[in-house]
Amino acid sequence: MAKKFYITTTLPYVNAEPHIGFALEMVQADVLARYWKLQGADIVFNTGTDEHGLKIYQKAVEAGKNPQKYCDEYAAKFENLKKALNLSYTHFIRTTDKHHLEAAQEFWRRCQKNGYIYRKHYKVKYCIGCELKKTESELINNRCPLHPEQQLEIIEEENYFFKFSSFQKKLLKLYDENLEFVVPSFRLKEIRNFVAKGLEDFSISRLKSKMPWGVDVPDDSKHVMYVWFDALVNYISTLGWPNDEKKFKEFWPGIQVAGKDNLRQQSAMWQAMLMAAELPTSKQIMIHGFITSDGKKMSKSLRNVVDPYELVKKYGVDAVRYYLLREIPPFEDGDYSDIRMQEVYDADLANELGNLVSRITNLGEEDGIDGDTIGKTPEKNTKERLDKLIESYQFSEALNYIWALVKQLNKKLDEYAPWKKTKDVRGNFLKQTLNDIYNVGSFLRPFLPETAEKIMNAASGKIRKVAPLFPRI
RNA sequence: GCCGGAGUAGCUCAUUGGUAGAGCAAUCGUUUCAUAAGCGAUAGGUAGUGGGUUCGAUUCCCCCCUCCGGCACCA
Repeated sequence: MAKKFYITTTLPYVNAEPHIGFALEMVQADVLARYWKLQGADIVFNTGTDEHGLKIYQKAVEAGKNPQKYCDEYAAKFENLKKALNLSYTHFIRTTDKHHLEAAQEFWRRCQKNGYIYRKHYKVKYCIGCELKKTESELINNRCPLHPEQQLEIIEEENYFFKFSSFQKKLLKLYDENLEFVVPSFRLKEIRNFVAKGLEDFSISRLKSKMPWGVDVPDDSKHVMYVWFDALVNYISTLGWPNDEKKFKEFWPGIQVAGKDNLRQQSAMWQAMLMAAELPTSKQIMIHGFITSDGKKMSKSLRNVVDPYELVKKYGVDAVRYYLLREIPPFEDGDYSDIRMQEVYDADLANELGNLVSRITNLGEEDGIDGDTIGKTPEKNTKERLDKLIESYQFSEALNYIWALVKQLNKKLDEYAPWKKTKDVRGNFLKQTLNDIYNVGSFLRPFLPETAEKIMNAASGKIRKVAPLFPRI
């Protein structure tokens, strides 16, 4: 039976357009999914949209739309990324999907049955000016920063709570027994410190009378689930849990890719929830950083938000994937700038790689070489090295390594100078080089699928000079 | 305040004790198979500041400065 491999991104909240940061997460996950698929594994690659909660409800109301309709529109925008970024995901779940709603409710019931959900009256701070509850982190000097002249009102509300505090020891054990549970290691340290400081139970429901846009709490028509609780369940509901026991067992646990802002939810809260429901914890959480724009945080007011669709339109899908994978470090913040994009496009893609393929296929065509007579076997050590880098999420390093091969080939061409030699002498050299190019293509498959395909085709069959892989922009 | 991380060539980063390296950008040279691409060479850093350990520190220790992240119900 083929190996099973499950990977999922987080689900973006649909209160804004897709931005380049989410594109990064998708592309990183896509490399892994494509890689494992090429290794012969059965893949589930999940993504989707998180659609409940107050903010979405408010936005929909503001726009005068039915929340579901509002979500439908946004979900479509995220689904379009599949084509734009050439993503290979197999599942796109929306937290408003019927089977997800049912799964979230079943998940709740199990936690409840096991004694990890309880009702509690608690006090919340309420700003009359905003007509909203305020969290501690939103307050300045215990006042609402928008209405500092007003006293905050304390109101009592009854909510359901999740016994997060019960899982401190188990979580610490999970981290300590699997030092790669969260990568990179400094993120594991971060979450470990957080958990070690002590955990407070968190509320997992909202009064429907105040915020109706959520999953109904089982057997209590007055409450809906708080959006986190329902959203996290998507990682298993997408696999058909709880109905499709077989598929769930085959694919779960899986790898989760998430941004650094999601560390706590993914690596602590969700894991505790799984424990509460007596389900296996995740296999591994990979945490990536953020992308800045020209060195600054992206924001609407600075008007420096990078739109992945526009980038793809201008540079092409593989150029954008290349930038995200090579120029943005996999685990830390990285920067996007048009200047750098142009540099990378010209130097790495057009000049070094694209031009290399042009020169060699041109020579191959001159000599009428049959690409199917070349070896096409990758060098074993190179392949193993690359596999290792990909499996440890070091995408930038992996591309570095592939580009070292590209540079080597350009150099070899110059040194041998086949254009100065006659056809009968240079045949073997050209075949060897075509073989090397073919392998560069095959190495690139998880990263730049379209380009990889073009290169492999170019080095197969009767060799023809190819059109520029990355034309001048 | 507490906990973590970082400060090395214009830019992005390597170098965990032995006279500082790479890629990109810059300058010069050279080739012509190729997308005016390729290849070669040059220049460019007293490694945040100040101490200490050591024969010797970017690398270990201490102080300080600057920046970033985390310190729960924002998804």
